[in-house]
Amino acid sequence: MTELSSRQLRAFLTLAEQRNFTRAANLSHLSQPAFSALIRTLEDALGTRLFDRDTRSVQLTPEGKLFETAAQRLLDDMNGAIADLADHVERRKGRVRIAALPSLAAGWLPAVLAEFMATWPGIRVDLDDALSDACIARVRSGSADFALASSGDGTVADSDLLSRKLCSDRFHLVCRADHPLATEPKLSARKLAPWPFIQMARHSSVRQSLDVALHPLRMNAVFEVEHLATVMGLVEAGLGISVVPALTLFHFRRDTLVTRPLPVGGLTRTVNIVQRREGSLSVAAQTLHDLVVARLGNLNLD
Amino acid sequence: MTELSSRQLRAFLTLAEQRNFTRAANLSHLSQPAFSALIRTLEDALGTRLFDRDTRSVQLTPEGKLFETAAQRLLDDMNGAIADLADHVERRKGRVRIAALPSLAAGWLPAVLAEFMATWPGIRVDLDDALSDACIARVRSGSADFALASSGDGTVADSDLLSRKLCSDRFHLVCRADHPLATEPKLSARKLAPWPFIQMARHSSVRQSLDVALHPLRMNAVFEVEHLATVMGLVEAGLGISVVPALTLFHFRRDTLVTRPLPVGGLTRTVNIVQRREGSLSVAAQTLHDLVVARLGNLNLD
DNA sequence: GCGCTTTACGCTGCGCGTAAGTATC
DNA sequence: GATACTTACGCGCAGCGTAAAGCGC
Repeated sequence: MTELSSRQLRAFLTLAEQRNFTRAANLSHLSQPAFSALIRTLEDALGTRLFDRDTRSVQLTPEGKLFETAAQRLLDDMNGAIADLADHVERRKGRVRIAALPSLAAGWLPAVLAEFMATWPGIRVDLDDALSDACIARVRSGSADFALASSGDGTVADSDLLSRKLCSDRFHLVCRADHPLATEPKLSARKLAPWPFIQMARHSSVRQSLDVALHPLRMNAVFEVEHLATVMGLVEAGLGISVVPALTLFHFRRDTLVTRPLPVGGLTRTVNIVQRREGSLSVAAQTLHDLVVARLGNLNLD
Repeated sequence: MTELSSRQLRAFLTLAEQRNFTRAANLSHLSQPAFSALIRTLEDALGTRLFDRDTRSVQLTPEGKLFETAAQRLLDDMNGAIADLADHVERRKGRVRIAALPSLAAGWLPAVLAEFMATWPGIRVDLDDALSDACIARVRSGSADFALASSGDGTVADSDLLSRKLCSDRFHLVCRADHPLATEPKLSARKLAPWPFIQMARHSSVRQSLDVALHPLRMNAVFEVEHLATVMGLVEAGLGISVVPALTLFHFRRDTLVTRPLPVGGLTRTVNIVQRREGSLSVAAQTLHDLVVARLGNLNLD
């Protein structure tokens, strides 16, 4: 198996261009004999003379001409590959695929993504807003670099996934400003139970984490809807109250509505950042990961 | 400027495939620490980790995956270039462009070319049958590797061309079998002069070398034609005699005709093999060149 | 404790520069 | 004899193998 180095290729091309050992040696920062030996080594490796040299002139043999084309292309490709890799390492190029709960994707993430994309304009970011289980499935299958989800740590603890707590997301009551609970001095989950309640659909992560947080308390559900915007409409119409995580409160910022934090005891959901246990993140993904942690980590929302 | 060697690429790809330093090291015929150092050197050169390794598992980083594709292609291209060069050196591939006088192209060369092409079936041979000056021009311009021509050595002696005598080509009388000269005991140029003579066209190399050989004698020309086949027809019809080099006698091998060598004194033309003084021949061209010299060199024809 | 990678460390030899040799014009 | 490539030769350091040390599991 023939050995070949980029030094040899560069030396060869330099000599092919200069047609003079001394000049080519200087350009290569080598003594002339050392350069001569380098060329000889290459010729020996390839099994043929590449240059005709007498004391007056140096020029490519026909075989040398043949190799010149190939060598030029090889070196260009090599430099291209190196530059491409460097672009990724220096974050001029790249791609990050992130999966996040819809509430995060709509609420907190956009600002972080905007900052990231402004800093690293060459990096493409794919955002997949999916429910918690789907997010985790994406990470597991490799179609997302990491995910922001609210599954309990236990869910993925023993598996191939690594899940770390990013922040707590406190639950808030949302009701009309004229609702008795809007002015109730000491809120508690139990006090909410009698009132007509607008639930999220059973498969939504907000609902699932709420069920866990309230257990064993049951709400007096009068509606069960898919979208938080619908919850907002129903609450505003006076048809009921609801309880949602702080991350989703932007849906409810209206004069007609009141949002009030519920007591801390258990009434929080945890937002986890999930990645594969084996296999590090790409430079781009790690950078976004770190930015997400820096901006959202250890944040006890409202 | 980043250095890269084929060893490094091969080591990288072996490790990417084996995902185990020890196995990859054995496959590379290196000790495991030496192999480890080789990978580390590559990673340092590229400025990034290519493998995630803990003691249990070794696998490509995202950047490593990126480089894997490029490395595979680089190595394939490199091996391709080396193999292509070897094919030329081993004469499995190649091209020879040869220019030769029509008389040589029709007479002696075909057998040599047939031998050459049978021995080296992968080598393409281009034959250009042209007059002497055109042959030499082809060589000078680089559109032929070498030429077989009859120009005097002086013509190209001081130039960029190298002309060496290949063989002598003795002139022969051609006449009808019933012609008085067919049985003339002691032939000489002078004895031919009175008889009606079929000339070749003034620009043909046969004519030019004949003029030189006979000088200052003038023949009694009754026709001046382009092609030797025409000369043959005219002679056979009894319209005259002619004098042609031995190389062309195959045109006149007929029962109705007689061919007789003329005395050696001056009545020969020299066939030269001409190549550029600078720049060696390709392996393929040199091989054909040597075969031509071996088969036709030092041959005093008839 | 076992398996695998990394670190430590002497040693060989490749490849460098200097200097002398050789060939061509 | 001037110029430019090649050979000769001593030397330093890159890179090898052996042996010991980390490090997960």
